[in-house]
Amino acid sequence: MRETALRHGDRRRRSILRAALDVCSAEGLEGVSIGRLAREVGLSKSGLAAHYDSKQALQHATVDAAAEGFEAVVIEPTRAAEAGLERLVAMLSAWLRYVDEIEYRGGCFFAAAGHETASRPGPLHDRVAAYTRGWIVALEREARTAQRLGEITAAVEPAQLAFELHAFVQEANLRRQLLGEPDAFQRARAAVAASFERVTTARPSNGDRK
Amino acid sequence: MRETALRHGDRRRRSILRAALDVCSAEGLEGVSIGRLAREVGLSKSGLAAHYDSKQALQHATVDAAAEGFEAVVIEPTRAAEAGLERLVAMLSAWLRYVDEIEYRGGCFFAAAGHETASRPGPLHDRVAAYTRGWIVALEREARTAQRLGEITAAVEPAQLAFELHAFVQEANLRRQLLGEPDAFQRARAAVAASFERVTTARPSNGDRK
DNA sequence: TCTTTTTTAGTACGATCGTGTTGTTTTTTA
DNA sequence: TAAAAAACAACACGATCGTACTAAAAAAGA
Repeated sequence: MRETALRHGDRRRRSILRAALDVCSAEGLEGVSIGRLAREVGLSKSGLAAHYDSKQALQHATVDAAAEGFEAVVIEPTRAAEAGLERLVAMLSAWLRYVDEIEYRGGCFFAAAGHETASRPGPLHDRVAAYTRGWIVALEREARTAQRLGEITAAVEPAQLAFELHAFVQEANLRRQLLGEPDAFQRARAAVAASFERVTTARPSNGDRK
Repeated sequence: MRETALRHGDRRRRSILRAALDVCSAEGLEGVSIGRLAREVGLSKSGLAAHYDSKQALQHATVDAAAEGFEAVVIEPTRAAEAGLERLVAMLSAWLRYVDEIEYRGGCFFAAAGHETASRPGPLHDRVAAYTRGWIVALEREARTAQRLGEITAAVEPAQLAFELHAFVQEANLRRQLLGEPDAFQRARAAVAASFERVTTARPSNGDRK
């Protein structure tokens, strides 16, 4: 296995996952059927199936691919921001922009996959839940750091703040996808901004930090 | 058609819809297959299918049944409350209790159905969206009334308040169902209470109203 | 009770599902 | 360029899907 120069199969698998992500976000993880995807990428059913051990393996790969995209576009860039409030703000900003503009046609992948696997126990559920929890924990951790740095009021509970922030983004996604509200993300941004407004300490300790 | 004394078929249809609601909230509207439901209620496939013109008709009936349940348990009782803030608080309270305790095994029906049909245009999507929007509009309307009565600060936008309140309940449902967090609804209740705390006018104008 | 209507089972159809097996074509390696 | 390996198509399989048709069983009305 070379680490460079992706060969034929690698490029093929990449295109399969790209199609799978798109279809999946719109029609759910169960909607990603072998024949459906084969038609999408221009392959025969058996030709596509040969790339994965089973359908579940394909679904797992799809979830992982979604997580990689999220990691690359949302998580990684925000590492540049200063730990604490600044990074937390950056995380919300990047996340909102990602779901708002960049994500797949079915909206937030993990929102769709999360609700679908919510009451369906199994390894797929566990994987989706783990990624979701991971992001929530990251939000909580950053809020806690901000609190330790004195950027956030001691009164607020980090987990509670993360709950509310996460809720706003999820709600925006639902409104946009289900109800077609064009200003859904504007509302979410307003709600997030108001939350930050409330929990940040009054003293502008960041003013001189540049 | 009698209005009283439900006959054989009526009772049967009722039991079908009860099973459909349960299965649907857990496995989605598409998971409600004819054969699946037939097995659930102890009928043959064709025997069950005879009760509905098509699968779509059954799905529509299922959505309507869910809406009727919501109407009966959440909406109707809160009509007793005084219009305005009191009723808005009652609506949130009843809603949270309903989704928390009473609803089907897959959690909030409309959350599941909403995400499933979100990016799948069609009459089913329209129906689910209409009910969801109806509930949101009801929240907004009540917030507006409360504002007109001076119970809520003039600064807040009713639609924005409804956005945030709706988000909290949805988030609680997701956390409970996907992540298995036992205190999810406790968090939602705290978030809702904090919202009310902020937007209500300082003067205790309701204190003497008893 | 007899007749009519409603409800249900049985069965068949074409379509699609996931998954194998077999053999051919294409790419990569030597 | 020849050999080895990977990628792919064609096909068959049992299962399940929604739907339609036919006939028997059950309920309702007279």
